[in-house]
Amino acid sequence: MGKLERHATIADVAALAGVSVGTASKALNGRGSLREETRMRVREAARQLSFEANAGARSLHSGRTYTVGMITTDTIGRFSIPVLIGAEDALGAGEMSVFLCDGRDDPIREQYYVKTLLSRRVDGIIVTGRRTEARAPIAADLPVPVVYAFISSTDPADCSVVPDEAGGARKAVEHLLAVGRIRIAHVTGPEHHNSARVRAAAAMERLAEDGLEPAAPALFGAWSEAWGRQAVGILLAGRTDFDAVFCGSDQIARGVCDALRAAGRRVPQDVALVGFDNWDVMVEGCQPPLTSVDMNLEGLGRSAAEMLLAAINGSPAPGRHALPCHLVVRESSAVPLP
Amino acid sequence: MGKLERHATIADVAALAGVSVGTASKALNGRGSLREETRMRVREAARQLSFEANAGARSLHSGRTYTVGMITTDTIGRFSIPVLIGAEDALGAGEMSVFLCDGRDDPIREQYYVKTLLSRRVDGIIVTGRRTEARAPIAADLPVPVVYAFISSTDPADCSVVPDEAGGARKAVEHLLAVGRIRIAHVTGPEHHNSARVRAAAAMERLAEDGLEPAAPALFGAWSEAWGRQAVGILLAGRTDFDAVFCGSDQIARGVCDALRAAGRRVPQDVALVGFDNWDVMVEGCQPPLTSVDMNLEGLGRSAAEMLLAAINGSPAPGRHALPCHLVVRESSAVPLP
DNA sequence: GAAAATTAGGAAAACGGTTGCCGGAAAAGT
DNA sequence: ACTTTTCCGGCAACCGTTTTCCTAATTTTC
Repeated sequence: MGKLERHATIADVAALAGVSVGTASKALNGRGSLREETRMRVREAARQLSFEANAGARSLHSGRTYTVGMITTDTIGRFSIPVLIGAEDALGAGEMSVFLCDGRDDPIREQYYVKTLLSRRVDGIIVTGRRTEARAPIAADLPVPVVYAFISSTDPADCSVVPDEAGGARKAVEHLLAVGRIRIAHVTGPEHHNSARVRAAAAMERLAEDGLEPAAPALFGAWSEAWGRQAVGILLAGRTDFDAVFCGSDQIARGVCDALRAAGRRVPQDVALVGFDNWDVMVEGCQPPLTSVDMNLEGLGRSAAEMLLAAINGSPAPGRHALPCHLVVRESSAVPLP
Repeated sequence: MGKLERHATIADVAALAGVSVGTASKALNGRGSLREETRMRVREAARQLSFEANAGARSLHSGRTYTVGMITTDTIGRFSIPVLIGAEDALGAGEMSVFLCDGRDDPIREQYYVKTLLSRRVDGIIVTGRRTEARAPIAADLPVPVVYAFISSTDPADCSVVPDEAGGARKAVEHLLAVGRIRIAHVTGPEHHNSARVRAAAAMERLAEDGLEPAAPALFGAWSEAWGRQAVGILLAGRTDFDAVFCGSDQIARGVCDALRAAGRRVPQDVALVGFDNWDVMVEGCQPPLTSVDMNLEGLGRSAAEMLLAAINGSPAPGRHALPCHLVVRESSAVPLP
């Protein structure tokens, strides 16, 4: 595979086509008034030299780079990926490119990236992370718009796009109630984790609205299968009477499912199960396939990107925007045949 | 949160410091000969205006953008992420930024991205994907170096960095032999998938070197837990005598594990199990935790980035570079206590 | 105290493109 | 035949930085 020595410049194209630089530019951009023949000649020359206008030089004039920066505050994780994909999707359609920066939980690194992005004159910045907590703004008084996706900013004037986790938890509980379960337990992640608290609170609230109590106090633990298995041990040991478990994550749900089966309880006949995240490998690997709440992370990324584009074009949408979650029903909560 | 109207230019800085733009540039870059007092004055002005030099304008001069493009051919997936992280890591240390482009298996989209990257004058391009197959080069005669990571190019003159999957498979088999297993079965993904074939062939070859036959012909199926479970059904139905299963992926291994337990076979006492990928959620969620082959994808990304940097600096390393895999031993293959 | 050697900082030319303005030639009108 | 209009396409300024001269002011040297 050969390697071209250098990039062709518009001057090369102009020379080959026998016109001035200005004329070549007009020909390629459809500006000015040129004979069709001239336009073609220039275009042909450009093709021949595989000329691509230097975006940097071009943006010098236009002030726009058609580039946005994306900073993941925690590391690129399972949650930031779909957000990233959604954003990439929405931006790609608008011919914008994405600069990816992994902050790795390090504020210094993060500030460094903000500087880098600014020096590259990105048109805007999307901030995301691996948890839904509110965080301090990445910087004050930036000359470009910023949108927070999945995570949110503590400054209410900033634009944040987040999943409506409470709504998702309510939907999960409603579904369990709809299939006739009334002794519902809740097993979730660490209590210091915002998502765990929000989901648990919403679930309890929804139960209360129907005058119900949970089958047991919410069990806070870790976001892991192992914890799900342990939690079942706790429930069984406490001789809790329960006919459904709503779990704070699919991993926990899966652990719960395995432990229940090992203990001789059938899912969904004896115990209906609902997870959270709708993570494909977990919901499909589970036996039976797991009903789960989907946060629509790609949609989140897409919305965030769209809001960023709007802000870039002068129509910012400040505030916290919660996008609905939806429930994906599978066998783990299907009503057993009578 | 206020919003600065526009970016400060070096002219603004120069004016505020009462010097010419040339002088300001020198002061900020430590060039030329200036009085220390002047330097400080300029630096202070820059700080005050939070000036960040326009990278586009700067690269106009230097010819370097300190930016590389990363094209994922298949979609950003479970395998491209670690590669991406590794690359980001190696490049970030060299103060380079990464342009991320998701080709989504669409050649048109891919070509469009190549053009975009070239117009942005990236210093180099990393191509990656979600499978290890060799693919046609993204383009001929590019003016910048290209490195393929995880996937490889069909052109042997291109630089590709790939995991030594065959070596990994051999290590898996060697380990099983070392813990005294001799009736080893292999369950893996679809036969049309390069990784499945390579791993299977290497495993068989390693067995043959010890004069052994596999417990059953390699079972090709899907990369899923469901297939793993089915495969156990096949093995048991065929009354195959086996004391170990080497699986082509962790998901398959997990399905195998669950099905074995359901059938009353103990892991590892009756059947030792080894997976492939060393995917945290799978190996840890498995009961017992799964021994697995790690392809060191982050290391792969890092190496690819390093080779790209070397190529950018004039020392290309053409050819296919296979990086070793290593085995992570856990309980699923531990020797049972006597 | 004059010549030479430094030193500090300014002016201007790149870098690669875009665009407003203007002039020359051809076409149209009188 | 001469003016007016229209159509093409060139010229040059500008975008923000860097860098190469170059000059003026200072310091050193004899």
